[in-house]
Amino acid sequence: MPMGTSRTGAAVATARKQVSRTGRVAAAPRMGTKLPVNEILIGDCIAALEKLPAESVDLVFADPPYNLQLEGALMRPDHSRVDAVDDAWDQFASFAAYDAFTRAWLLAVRRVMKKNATLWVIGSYHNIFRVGTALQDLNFWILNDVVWRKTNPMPNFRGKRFTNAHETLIWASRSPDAKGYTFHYDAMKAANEDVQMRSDWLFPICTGEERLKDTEGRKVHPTQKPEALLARIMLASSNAGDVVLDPFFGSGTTGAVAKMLGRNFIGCERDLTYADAARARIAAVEPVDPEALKAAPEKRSEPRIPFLSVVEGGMLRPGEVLTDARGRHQAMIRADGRLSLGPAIGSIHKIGALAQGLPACNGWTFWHADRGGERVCIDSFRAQLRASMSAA
Amino acid sequence: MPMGTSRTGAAVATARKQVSRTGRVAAAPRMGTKLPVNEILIGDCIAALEKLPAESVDLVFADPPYNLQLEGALMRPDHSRVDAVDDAWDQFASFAAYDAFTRAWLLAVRRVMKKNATLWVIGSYHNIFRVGTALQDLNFWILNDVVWRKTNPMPNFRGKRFTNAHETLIWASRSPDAKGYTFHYDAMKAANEDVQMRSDWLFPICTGEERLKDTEGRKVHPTQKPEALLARIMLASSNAGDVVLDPFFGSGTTGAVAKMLGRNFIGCERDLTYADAARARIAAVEPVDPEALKAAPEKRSEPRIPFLSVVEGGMLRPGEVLTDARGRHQAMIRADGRLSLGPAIGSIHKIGALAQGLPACNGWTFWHADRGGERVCIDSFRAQLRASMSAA
DNA sequence: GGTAGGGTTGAATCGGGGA
DNA sequence: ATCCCCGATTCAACCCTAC
Repeated sequence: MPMGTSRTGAAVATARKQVSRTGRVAAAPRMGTKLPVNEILIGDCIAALEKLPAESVDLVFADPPYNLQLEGALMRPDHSRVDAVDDAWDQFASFAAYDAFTRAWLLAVRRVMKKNATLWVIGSYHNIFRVGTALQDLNFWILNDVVWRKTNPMPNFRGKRFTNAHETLIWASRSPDAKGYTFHYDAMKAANEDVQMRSDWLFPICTGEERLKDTEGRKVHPTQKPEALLARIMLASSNAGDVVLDPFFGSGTTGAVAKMLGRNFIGCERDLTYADAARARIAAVEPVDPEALKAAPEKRSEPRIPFLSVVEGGMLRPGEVLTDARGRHQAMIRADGRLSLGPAIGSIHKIGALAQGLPACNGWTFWHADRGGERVCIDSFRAQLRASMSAA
Repeated sequence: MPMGTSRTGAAVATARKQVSRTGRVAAAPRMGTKLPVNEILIGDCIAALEKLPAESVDLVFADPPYNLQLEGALMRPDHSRVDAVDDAWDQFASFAAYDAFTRAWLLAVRRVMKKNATLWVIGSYHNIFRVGTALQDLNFWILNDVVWRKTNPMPNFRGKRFTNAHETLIWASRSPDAKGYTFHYDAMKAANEDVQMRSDWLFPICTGEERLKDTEGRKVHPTQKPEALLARIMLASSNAGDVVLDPFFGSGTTGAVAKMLGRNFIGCERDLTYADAARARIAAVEPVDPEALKAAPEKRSEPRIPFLSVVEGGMLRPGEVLTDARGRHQAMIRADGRLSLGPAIGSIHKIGALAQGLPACNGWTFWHADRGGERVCIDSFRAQLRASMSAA
């Protein structure tokens, strides 16, 4: 056992006979092996998992390398350099190599999952499709894909794509016939203002106090996940006292949240720097009273309504002319959701400012449409749309 | 040509020689073949696409089937039913059949895509991971995954999962080196309250007036997509006059929105009931005013104005001192349109970079001149000059 | 084909100075 | 003391054209 490991709740499980459902040859189950919990196993997760008894963990959270295919350096418009994930652990020679890696760790994980255990994997478009395909091929059963919407994503610096503002999680059970998995439907519903918890979750990225820094103020791990995300996952799909496995432990968010919520964890991590930081972090965690978490309300933000949505929704028609309240200024709605005023084209705000010769303008309150001879402020269309979209 | 097909804007394209970039043997290009637009091609999309000229469409939207059990293409060769979801072999056979089907239509689509065309595919967790993997394996290049968040999703009735409240779209270019694809960054940003459009979009599902019903009030198509979704896609990634292909045309949302937005469409559909409903639907569509669709000047392709022209035009005087926005750096304008900073002489960009100690700098936005006590960005002089030149 | 010009960033945290 | 504003910093990465 590595030095300095905190054992918040020692537990032991006995391995049951492993039944291979895939027809593949699996490592022989280690009957009677003890299950080390609340420890970080140093080394490659596949090797580490082989030493654990089969069918012994209740929940898995995996944040595998994303296999980002980066080429040159990315600069911000001010020519500062974006701190890239250029670590060796994220480099793979090919999609085939990444797929082989993915299948290997998924099989190693499946062996230690209890029959009714479930697995969460997080990824981006670089890797998540390959993970999802591997899961299906290996006879895992996908229960949901869940989208983590970031309140504060990194912008797109080149103006060539949409801002990459989300990551995808896949939630899967061990096999299609494993129907007895844990899902706290009522708790999720209660936490979501008494409507069913949806498959799109809104959280900020991990910054500020929560973000682990080294003595020189640099981030310890490039991709530290927010604790709120892990808390949602554990509250939804595990029980107090359960064993939660994280085969790519990194900075230890899974361990920290597990301790906080009264779960046991097992982490695998190859990098000693990460593992040391994670141990210190987890040691400082104060477990919370589970009662206090029950009604943790979903953070909700007033949805930003693009003017384009009002046009796409048919409330205003491209080609229609907008005026100000007294009909002194005019502009035409373009199909793309911008306005044109003479040769100028821009947002409702920019064109409103231009019309008045002001530096800024709230286009929502400035522009009006003709509805049966009455000038109707376009903000009323936004209000209608908000009301119809409040369900989300 | 199928009866009843509306031809809103007959167009003809000539096939260019197809260069296979994948090393696969492709069907021989059909030189001189005419491109039928604003029509629905009846039959299997793979067969229909083979009759089209190579490299002839600008945008593809595909909503492929993902019901593994019910689609003819996914039956076993002996037409026996694939059942027993817990049978691993059947699972695998079923996925393998779906993958073969996916690769086949993707290759057929790729052949007719222009070099800089892009492709959108929509799906759910049942199929989207397989589609994404196939796209990467076939050397498409994923630009974004986009999440359509539904304001009014179908609730989860069993209470065993999260409400499936989104679908996933993948946006991909034809190959990693196809960098010249269409993306209306400025339009998307202006239409989204002057911040970059994100990868998560919020739309209601298709209901009410928009939803096609048969004479008995039943919905014509089970998965009719909202027009707003297609409008966002076409406005972001195509131009007026472009050809938009939909290989799984269904109820014809792609065609209806294409006609509305001044694009041409090509649809493939096997089911005559769907095709008939789509034709009638599209015939009733009123295109928007072409004025509202006019191409806006893209910043990247505006004519280049030499800084010297601004000096020659008298808007800045040789000898005048420029500063940055906060007055921390200074440089003097030379009569030859270069700046001098101490002993250094160079372009506005080079001297701006030098002043800040950066590798590069946009001198147009960095340097300011004093006009009546106000610091005025020199880019505004360029804008004036551009305006006066375009007027001529 | 190499080089240079000219495009391209939103939300949040944190620290310091002034009201 | 407290608040507010401003500037610096940071976050799973993302270019094209003209000469």
